[in-house]
Amino acid sequence: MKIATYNINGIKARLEALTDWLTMAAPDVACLQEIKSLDENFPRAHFEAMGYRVETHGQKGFNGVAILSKLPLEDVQRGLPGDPEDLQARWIEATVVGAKKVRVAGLYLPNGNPAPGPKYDYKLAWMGRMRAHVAQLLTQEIPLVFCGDYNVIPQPQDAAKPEAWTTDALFLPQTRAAFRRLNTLGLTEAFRARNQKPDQYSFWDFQADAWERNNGIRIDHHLLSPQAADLLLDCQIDKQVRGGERPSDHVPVWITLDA
DNA sequence: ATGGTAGCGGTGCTA
Repeated sequence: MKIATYNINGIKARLEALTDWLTMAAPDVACLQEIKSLDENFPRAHFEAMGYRVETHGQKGFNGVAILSKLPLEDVQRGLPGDPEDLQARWIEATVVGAKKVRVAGLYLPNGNPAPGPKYDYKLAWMGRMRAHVAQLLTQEIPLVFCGDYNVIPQPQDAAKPEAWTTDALFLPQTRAAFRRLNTLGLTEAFRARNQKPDQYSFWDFQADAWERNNGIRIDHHLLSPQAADLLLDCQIDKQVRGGERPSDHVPVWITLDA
């Protein structure tokens, strides 16, 4: 089972690039972030014609997540539990029925800039809520995959220029500590478990020739429960997508599971 | 230190 995460930064603007990548990479499951559309405006029929089931959790203008799946989906849940007043569309979760069942969550963790400030407070609170929800799901002892745009640079080697990010919400000590607290629940970060190569990034800013200078950061991750980690075969970044026509600022990252 | 780009939606916000 191939499970990808891809922050597409607008479904309307990325329809062609996403279609080309789906055709090339043929993931069983693609978790999308920043669809920036209402559910009713998502081009569902286009992806259904490609053989994908489509589940969206959108909102007007910003954020928004979706799951595309060639395999049947069960028990779709929208929204991160823990705060009924939080209406931002950043979480979708479903059980993928392959040779084995895998519970997959697609997430768009808040950016948090500028820090300090209310947006950073929201980011840290959101990470706390995610930790509580993950802890709850872990009691089931089943394969779980939490993938998406975490807006977290876990370690200095995950940035081309770590010194440029020291006061940024993606790299502040509190952010990285909250990410570690998530991992120490017993999760495995798939890329680091399978790949120790340097200069591996998943995001290059649109500004200041970041792509041309390879000034990137690695912020799109798959975290796996122990039962999913036992099935992990591979994890790769489709870097070439960033050099294509009208690209997103993120590229797809995928895992394969023996499931 | 500053300002640089992209997307949505039709202005300024978000990143």
